[in-house]
Amino acid sequence: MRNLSFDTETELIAPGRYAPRLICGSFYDGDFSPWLELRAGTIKTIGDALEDSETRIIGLNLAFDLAVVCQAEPALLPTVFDALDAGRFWDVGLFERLKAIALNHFRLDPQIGRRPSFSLAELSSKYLGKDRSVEKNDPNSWRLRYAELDGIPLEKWPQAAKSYALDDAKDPFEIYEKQAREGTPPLFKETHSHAFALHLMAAWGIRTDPAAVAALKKRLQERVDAATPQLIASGILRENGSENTNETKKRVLAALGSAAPLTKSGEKLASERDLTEDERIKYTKTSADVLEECGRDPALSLRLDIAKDRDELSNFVPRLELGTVHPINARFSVLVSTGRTACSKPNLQNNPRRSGVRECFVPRPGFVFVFCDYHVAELCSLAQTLIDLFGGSKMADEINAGRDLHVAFAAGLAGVSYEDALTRYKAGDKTIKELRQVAKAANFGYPGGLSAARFVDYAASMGVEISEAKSKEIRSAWLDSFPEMRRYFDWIASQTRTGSFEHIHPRTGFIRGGVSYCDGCNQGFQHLTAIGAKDALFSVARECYSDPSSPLFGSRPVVFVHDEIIIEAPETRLTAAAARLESIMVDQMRRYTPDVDCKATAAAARRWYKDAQPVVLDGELLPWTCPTPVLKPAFSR
DNA sequence: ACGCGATGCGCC
DNA sequence: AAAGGGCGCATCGCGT
Repeated sequence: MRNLSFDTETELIAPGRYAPRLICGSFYDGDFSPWLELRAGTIKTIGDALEDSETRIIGLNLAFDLAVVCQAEPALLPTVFDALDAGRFWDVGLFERLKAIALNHFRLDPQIGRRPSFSLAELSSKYLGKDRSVEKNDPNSWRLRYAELDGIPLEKWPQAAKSYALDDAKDPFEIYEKQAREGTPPLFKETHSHAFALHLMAAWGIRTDPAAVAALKKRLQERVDAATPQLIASGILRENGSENTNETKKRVLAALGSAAPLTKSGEKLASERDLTEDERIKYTKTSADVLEECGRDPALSLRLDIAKDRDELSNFVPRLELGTVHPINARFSVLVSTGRTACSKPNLQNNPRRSGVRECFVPRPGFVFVFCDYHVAELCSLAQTLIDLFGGSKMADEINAGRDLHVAFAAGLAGVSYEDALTRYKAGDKTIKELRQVAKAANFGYPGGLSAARFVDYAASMGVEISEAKSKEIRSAWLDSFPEMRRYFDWIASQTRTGSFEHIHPRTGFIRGGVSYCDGCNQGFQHLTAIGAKDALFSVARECYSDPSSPLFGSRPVVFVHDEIIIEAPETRLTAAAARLESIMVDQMRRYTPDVDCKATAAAARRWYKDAQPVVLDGELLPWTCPTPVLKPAFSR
């Protein structure tokens, strides 16, 4: 195997330009010296390397560089996907990420004394003892100035510009040589594919509708403005609009007295000693559920009323406004401790479910959004994990029988058959509907290690009021309906006797270090879904970008939310694209959950509607329309 | 002016 | 014995 390390220098990343213009490439293959190529040479060299099945390509954040060369020469896209599929990349940052998770250094790396950034400077320091932070902080460094050299022959480049670029190829090569001695971690190959797919998605970006954003802003602002004078008068808000939390806490204390809940650190302190009067105020909780109990204080009620409006106005509206000018290029982080992704700047994975913010996101003209998510994805992940651990699972049996898991457990609680419960649920039976909500809370809460006591609050957050005694009964009934869960909890508990442990997933072999009881329980719940969904995203991206024979060719993934993929599909091939999206998602997930019959359903809409449902007429999938429209479609035929 | 811990909340 | 978790981000209040 030949090893070739490569890096690109580009124009700067700017809003709406996440795969910027290629200026040059730097290469190193371990022989003699690293070398530079301008645009055409870089495309040629990397193109040859991609096609040579005996070459391994090395780098740091390769997804970025690969996207840059594909932007410069789109014909390279199929070969990049092929090479990813063949596992011919070694990204030293991805290796380090997997290693950090396995060693429990993901949040705090003792060697560097902080959370690792996985940057080249950090890895060069760790592996090679080099200090590249000087270059990074030097305002005259060429690091961010390569655009100035576009089109200039290499002979005329300043030496400093050349050396910086050359180091960017040489360092990863030398880091690779050290990492390679440690072997390849589980899911290493897949993580490269996931990173590229996520990067393409981020680079394509997602737009927002200026009119919708303006309307939302106005609506939220009016609601906040209407409440502000009264809140200022009460002292909860200051003249400048900021909140005086001390006043809020005092009022909560006045309303609830000694029953006023404490914050987490307050609880801890109170268990050690009595709190002073000031501390009792300082550690009083002011979360939404507490304020709800303070109904007789009108100022607190008012603050609660506008809490979401205030939050959306300050947190979400500015993000939305970015997308009205350029597509939003969010940053997707390919891998966190559970195997899931994360997203930032902005985080597209935490848009409020209530209507308002989501509907501001719109497809490009000529495209329609297609949403496809898995049914009870995490329970499928858990069920497969249970089968892998114990050889069988009642939970898997229920899923494979095609049953609605929430109705199934609700039937158990009601003491009726599944069929009866389902019939009554579909007929709108109030009792079964409520019990299904309890069951849903149980199915999503207990697998993470939730106690009967905390379940009371958890259920309340899902709109179900139950007593602690009832909660104990429910937990016991839940464990009886999925008896393998007792073994599952025992399996985790047995490994936490002496503190935290190294969790190895029985199916993927993925290693996560420093795991204690609850996160250990949770790992089986989240891990397979995360990996399976990312594999699906890769396959979807591959067909969208590089397979003219696919119904997805020409569509583009725009958002990935753990168990959901959203794409923009050309209006003219909506039905076929949606069907293909569904089938890829199921097929790829089943590679990880072969014994559990997971399902996925696609729907289409002209905005990002949480509630979008599939609408089929004469075999054609149509965009779902909101029954109570607040906004017009941004684009229509 | 800035850093930072605590808190709270958005999502799955 | 008991124990949901994983994230990103804004704000507040305090400290340097």
